[in-house]
Amino acid sequence: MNKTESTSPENNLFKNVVAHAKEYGFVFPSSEIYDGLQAVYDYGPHGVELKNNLKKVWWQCMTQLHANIVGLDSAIFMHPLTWKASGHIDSFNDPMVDNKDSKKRYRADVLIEDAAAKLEAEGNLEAAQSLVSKMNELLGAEDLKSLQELIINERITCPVSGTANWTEVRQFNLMFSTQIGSVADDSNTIYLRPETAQGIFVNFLNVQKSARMKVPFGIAQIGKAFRNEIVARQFIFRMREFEQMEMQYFVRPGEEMEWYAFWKEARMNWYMAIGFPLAKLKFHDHEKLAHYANAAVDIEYQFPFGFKEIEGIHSRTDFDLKSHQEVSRKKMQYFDPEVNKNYIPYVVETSSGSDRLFLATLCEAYTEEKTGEGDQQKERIYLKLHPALAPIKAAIFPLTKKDGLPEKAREVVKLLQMDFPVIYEEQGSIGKRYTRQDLIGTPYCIAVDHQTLEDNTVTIRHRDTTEQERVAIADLPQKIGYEVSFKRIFEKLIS
RNA sequence: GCGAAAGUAGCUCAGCUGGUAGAGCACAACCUUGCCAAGGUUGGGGUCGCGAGUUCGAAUCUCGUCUUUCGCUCCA
Repeated sequence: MNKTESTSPENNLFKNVVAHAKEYGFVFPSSEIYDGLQAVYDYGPHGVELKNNLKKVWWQCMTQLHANIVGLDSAIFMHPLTWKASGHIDSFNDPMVDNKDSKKRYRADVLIEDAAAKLEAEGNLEAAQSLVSKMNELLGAEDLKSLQELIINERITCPVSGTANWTEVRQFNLMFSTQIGSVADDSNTIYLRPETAQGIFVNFLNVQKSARMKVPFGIAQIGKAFRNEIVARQFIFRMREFEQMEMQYFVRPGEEMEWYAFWKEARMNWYMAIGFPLAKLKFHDHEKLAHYANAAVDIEYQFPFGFKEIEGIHSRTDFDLKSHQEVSRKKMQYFDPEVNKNYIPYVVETSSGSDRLFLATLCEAYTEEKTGEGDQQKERIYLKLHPALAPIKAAIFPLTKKDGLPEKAREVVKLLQMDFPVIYEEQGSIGKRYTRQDLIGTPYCIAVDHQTLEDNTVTIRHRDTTEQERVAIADLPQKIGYEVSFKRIFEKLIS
């Protein structure tokens, strides 16, 4: 993004979405009365409904539509050795250094490695190796001061400014830590999990044995994770406290690429089933793979601020289970009766962020439409949410406050509220009430008028078209119930 | 963390060179009306992000701070 884009229509659209989210009770800044807390947000009355619906449809598609995927809800606190085994303690600690002239920030180790690569290219193999080994020694000893001296003594310069005017090297730990128990020494330091996946890996055998699962099988989990991001931006896109929806699929070694391809396609289809157009989605292959992966791809959604990741699909090999086996010294093997062999399964992971999915859903649903012509032209704003995702499924209005219409309308409320969330509203003109529902994405508005008293029919007004149809009250639960259920999404996935 | 901009009612904003706050919309009550943001009457709501300084007096000037937005950086 560049400066001209800060005032672009896409950017204004995003601003409008953010403002809309706050005004209509979807997302509030955390502890706002104290000026908020950077990159932390709360979900309001409509936000929590939408988010719960998204989580529920993910959960049901994973666990209900796949007989071999079961759920788990593991704790946020985990034994500290978990993070040693997962590699987070080593790779989540980045030594950073700033160049004072160019104001650029670099990872100190990357900077030194680049310098070593340059020496090597110049044929100075010995110097390169010596530099890297010195660096590793200092990193291992966590001697940041000497690391800075090394950078300065080796005359490593900033690629942008060309100077060696460096700040001191600082450690950024991306994991939040806290103490368990009363003594604040190191042995009691525990971390808030930076990903939910490890809760699944450490429970691999518990789940496999108790639920009698056979490879291939999956474990699904929705839960909070925490990362102390240096810079967290773009509303709820990058938060320090966020929620993941993860599924770890355990497969036979050697079959991981087939399953990787399977889940790539399955996950993309899921996004389309819940209402995202194909044109706004794309795969983005990772060129640089993480320490645990042998293949990785992101599913990206075209946010108003560009294509950004909403889900990662990774072939994690046996890295995690093997590592836990080594650190815990507990066998992480599975006996496969079909091939009559013991092995550590390979893992294919689908990892998506509820908050990012929420934001993408809101961006996709937010619609500004011009209606009418000339002087009569008006702007209509509504949320084009999939009916199954909408916070409120139907609003029931008496046309007037008199003639027994409110009483009749409340009967309709009673009939429907057992099946799905509805609201009753008699305040303001009918047009205004329609508009209020448009703004929060309610798909159906049911009006009780004088004809209702005669023949027990009402009008259903459809959000996207604003068209009305007259139906019998008795038919409402079935007619609307199907539309607002997950069935339509399931049918798309299964067909 | 660095650089830039912004912060006045729930929202959008006005408030000119300092003289202790306004509008529209929204909200609540009542009246009138009754199918796409209707009209009328009345009402609630702001120590002008926070703190300090200058001044007889600060929303307005100065500094600090917090938050947000944009750019850089980071993002397994």
